[in-house]
Amino acid sequence: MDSASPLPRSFYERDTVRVARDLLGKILVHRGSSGRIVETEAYLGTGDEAAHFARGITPRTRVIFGPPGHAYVYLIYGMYHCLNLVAEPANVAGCVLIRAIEPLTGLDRIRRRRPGARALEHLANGPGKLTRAFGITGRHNGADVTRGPITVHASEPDLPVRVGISPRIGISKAPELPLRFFVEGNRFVSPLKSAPRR
DNA sequence: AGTTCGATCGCCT
DNA sequence: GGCGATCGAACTG
Repeated sequence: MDSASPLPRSFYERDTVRVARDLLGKILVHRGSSGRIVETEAYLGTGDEAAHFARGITPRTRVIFGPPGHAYVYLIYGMYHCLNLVAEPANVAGCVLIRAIEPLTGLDRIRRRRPGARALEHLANGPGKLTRAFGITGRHNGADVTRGPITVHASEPDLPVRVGISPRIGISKAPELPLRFFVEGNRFVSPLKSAPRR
């Protein structure tokens, strides 16, 4: 699978959890910047009360029921956008929230979109931060990430990653399920709510 | 038509 | 650790 072309739709047309795990280490590209996905969360079509689409199809969740490999972008707290990638075949719900990215190229542009943020680790280590860092907004809802302008690519070489698993972050309306996946030991992963004690 | 509240972040103490 | 920002989707009546 060559890194020049985006991941094919078949990559996304699979079980949501597998897509979430396999997205770790992949490269997201948009507007002259790129970065490595280091943290994701899976939102499932069945038995997942925390998912936006738990109550079925609405104007907002329409894209999640559509074909895989598209972006689901929503506004949260009136000020941040969150980027998800739609998984599963058409008419089956399931999506993956991109929670953190390790910036790789186009750092000057990323820094310009993130005024105030200093350390490299803080530019895209959260779902709201990374959309801002990469210039992703509600206009991109429904965009086909196998075509662009947002694309996702295999890394070259495609290094194996140690996958960490934890409950999802910030879930209040359902028991937290172990559906958060991250690159073990990577310093660009989002900060935990309560800092780990030693 | 009015209300509630969230898959967040950064600034304040 | 606490809280305010800021808005639209979804739910209530």
